[in-house]
Amino acid sequence: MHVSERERRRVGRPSEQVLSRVRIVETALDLLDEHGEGFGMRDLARELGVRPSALYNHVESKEDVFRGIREVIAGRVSTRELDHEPWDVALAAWARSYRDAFAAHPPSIALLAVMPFDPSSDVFASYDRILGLLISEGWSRAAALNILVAFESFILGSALDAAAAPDMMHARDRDDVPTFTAAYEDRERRGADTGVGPADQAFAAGLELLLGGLRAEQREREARRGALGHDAEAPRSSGEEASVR
Amino acid sequence: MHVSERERRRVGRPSEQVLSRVRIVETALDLLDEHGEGFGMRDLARELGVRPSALYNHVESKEDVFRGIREVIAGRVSTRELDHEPWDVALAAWARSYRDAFAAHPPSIALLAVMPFDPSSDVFASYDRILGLLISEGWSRAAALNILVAFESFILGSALDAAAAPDMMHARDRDDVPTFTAAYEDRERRGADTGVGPADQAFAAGLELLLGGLRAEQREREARRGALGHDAEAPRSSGEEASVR
DNA sequence: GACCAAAATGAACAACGTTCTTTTTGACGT
DNA sequence: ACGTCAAAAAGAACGTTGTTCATTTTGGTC
Repeated sequence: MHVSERERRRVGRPSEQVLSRVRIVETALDLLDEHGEGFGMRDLARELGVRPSALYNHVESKEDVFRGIREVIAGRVSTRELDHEPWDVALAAWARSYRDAFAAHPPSIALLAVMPFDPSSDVFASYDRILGLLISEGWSRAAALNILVAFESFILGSALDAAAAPDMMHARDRDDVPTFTAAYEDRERRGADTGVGPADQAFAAGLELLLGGLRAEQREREARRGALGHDAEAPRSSGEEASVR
Repeated sequence: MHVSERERRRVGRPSEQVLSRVRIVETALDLLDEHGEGFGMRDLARELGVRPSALYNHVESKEDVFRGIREVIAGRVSTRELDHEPWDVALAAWARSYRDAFAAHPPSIALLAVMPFDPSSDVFASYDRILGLLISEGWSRAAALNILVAFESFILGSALDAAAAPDMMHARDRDDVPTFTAAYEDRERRGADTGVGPADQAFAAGLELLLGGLRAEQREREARRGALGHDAEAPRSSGEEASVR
């Protein structure tokens, strides 16, 4: 992977271009995956066989590199299923792909998650299709958007969880939380049996709950419509009816 | 708030102690809230009327300060409701309090969310009670733990969302995502009417979905038990039955 | 009262992101 | 073919950051 031109490059513009924005971003992502702890601009430059200052001819700042990385990762989210499968299956597949794409790069997630999207990003296309899916299933536009954001929050939170240390929740040698300790051991046993890690189990469970909640809302909506005798306009739910509060 | 002893302190141990771990942590949290962008050790020292190196007599590192902060914030999560209210109301109240506590300190969340818990933390006590709640409602121990983690992922993800720039999802001047744009405007209108911000709407919607999913699972479990004719042991759900995949 | 740890100052270090200057190259217009 | 200009690299340096180390003073203890 190393750029192994051993002789140092002379000063001045090289005969053939060494750097490019995509090359920088991809190298940064590689670096992020290999050494867990975040990368530095000097490391990045060394890996590219270049001096740090050269990077700034192609990239505005380190944050800009992160933006590039986020775009690359977001591009790896699979959206094929969104058009073909039934709505709940499609939504689940998208969510899983989304989480996996981010969870594959643990150290970055925390930074990536809080960065605003570039308006030209592809993610908006996916958003658009997911909203269309939900709306065609009876949700209002605003409700659909809230559902989308809720899914995304869960997905990013789950990616964070997957990135965190596996024994983050280990209550070592505490005897005052017996239920927790027993549950922890049960889950570990289950993980050992099925080969499914704790973070994956929790994500699957949460995803199932969200989808179950959506199906319940839909059932209730249809029941209400049936009671009224005919198809009503203006579908409502998810934040509009009285909540638990 | 400023420590306004104007004369500089002489070198050497002072007659009465100036610093303490809690004072450092609390000041750091104040600094974090006031000026949004993360704090520096020099700022922290200045605010405390002290030289930076003095901090290290009470604190191991900056990360240690963050650990302290996280503990303080976690301590502000309300757990009163967990014993008295019905299970779903209790869970919802806990979730809301949890999210609000973290969302109140935007710049920190990203860092706090990925840090492992101190095993002596109070949060384990809350976990224990929540698991007890779910188990008494029929879920298995492992399933309950997965549900708990899923809730936490959603909560932290929502806190991140609340911390992010409010117009993070604004698709400026794009005409290729009409559904998204319309939904965005609908939601903004609703926000203007009800005074509920977008992040709050999404959180409420997601929480409702999760709870709806739990209730649906419980109904299904009871239906199954009814069909079998009598009370069965070994409750199952959330990751055990066939999933959507 | 000697001794030692605790708690402050003050000075310094290494690493980081970044900027500015300099040098060389390629592309374009006349 | 030549001159001009921007692009792309090196190289040097700056300011800031977290942290450490030596020094000085104080409080408690046998």
